[in-house]
Amino acid sequence: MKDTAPQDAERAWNILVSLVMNTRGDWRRKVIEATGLPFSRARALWRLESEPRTLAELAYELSVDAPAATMIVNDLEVHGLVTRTPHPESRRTKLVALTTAGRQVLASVDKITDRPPPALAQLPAKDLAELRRIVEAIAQS
Amino acid sequence: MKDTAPQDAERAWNILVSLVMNTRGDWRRKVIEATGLPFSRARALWRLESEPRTLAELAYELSVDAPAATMIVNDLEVHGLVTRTPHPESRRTKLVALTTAGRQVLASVDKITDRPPPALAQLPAKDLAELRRIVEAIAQS
DNA sequence: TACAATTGTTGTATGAATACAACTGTTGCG
DNA sequence: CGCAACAGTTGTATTCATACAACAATTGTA
Repeated sequence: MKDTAPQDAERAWNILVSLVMNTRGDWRRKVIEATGLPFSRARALWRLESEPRTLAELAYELSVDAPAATMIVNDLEVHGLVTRTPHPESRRTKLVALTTAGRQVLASVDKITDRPPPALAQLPAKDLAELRRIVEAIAQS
Repeated sequence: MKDTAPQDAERAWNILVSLVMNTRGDWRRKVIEATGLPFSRARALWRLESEPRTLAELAYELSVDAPAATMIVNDLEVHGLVTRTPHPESRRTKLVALTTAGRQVLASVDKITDRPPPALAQLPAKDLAELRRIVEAIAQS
């Protein structure tokens, strides 16, 4: 049996990206409103959800350069949403970690709801249930 | 049987939006590079794919105000990607339509590929095939 | 020790996205 | 007709996102 999984993954992903990027409309606005932060800051906060990171790691994951990462973390620190703690093994690196307030902000983002595009909402109920199951599996891993 | 389809649709959509918005990384950059346009212009071009629209319709769909829509269409027109044609029924409205060059630009966007996030790529092959089938159905409608 | 590579910071510059006020021309309606 | 509402345009202002140059501090190594 041929392994078509990689092609399926890429094709599905491409469609999803263009679908979301072209209809996202208000979601971004809602995130900005719910967090009181510029979107780039909210996005950075998100990356810290699973575990603390160094500034270099954060910059890489956000596809921004080092100075931008510094400014983003500065803002988040001023708002009390993250802390800079010394790295246990190297004095020139710092670990950025979420505070409790930061986690609360992230929780508020999770509650944002956005109207799905008609093309999605009009799928057969069976497909919708299946889609939900699959994307929830993605989100959990 | 209860109708859980709307909940499934909204839940799946919310997950997809945050997944894409948090990992989109280079996709936006690639679109800008492939089109030679700012992203907002590329997005507007996209909306015209199915059929021409008035400036007011375009503004509404892009969630921007009227002046912004005017500037966007100006740029696209200068690049020869769209035309402003008089509306058949009203002299104060104009229809914005894709040119052949505009369609070519859109075609180049379709060819952009983006690495799917690991959590998606690592789904069972069966789920990936199913996911692909469902999102392709969304894209076609 | 001396030097190069890294980690992060400061400062600056630029283009993009977004919003608002004010205006022209058009349309529909009393 | 006279007037309000609509479609689009022009001009301006502000914030956000992003990039680059230059620098200090730290680390590893020849």
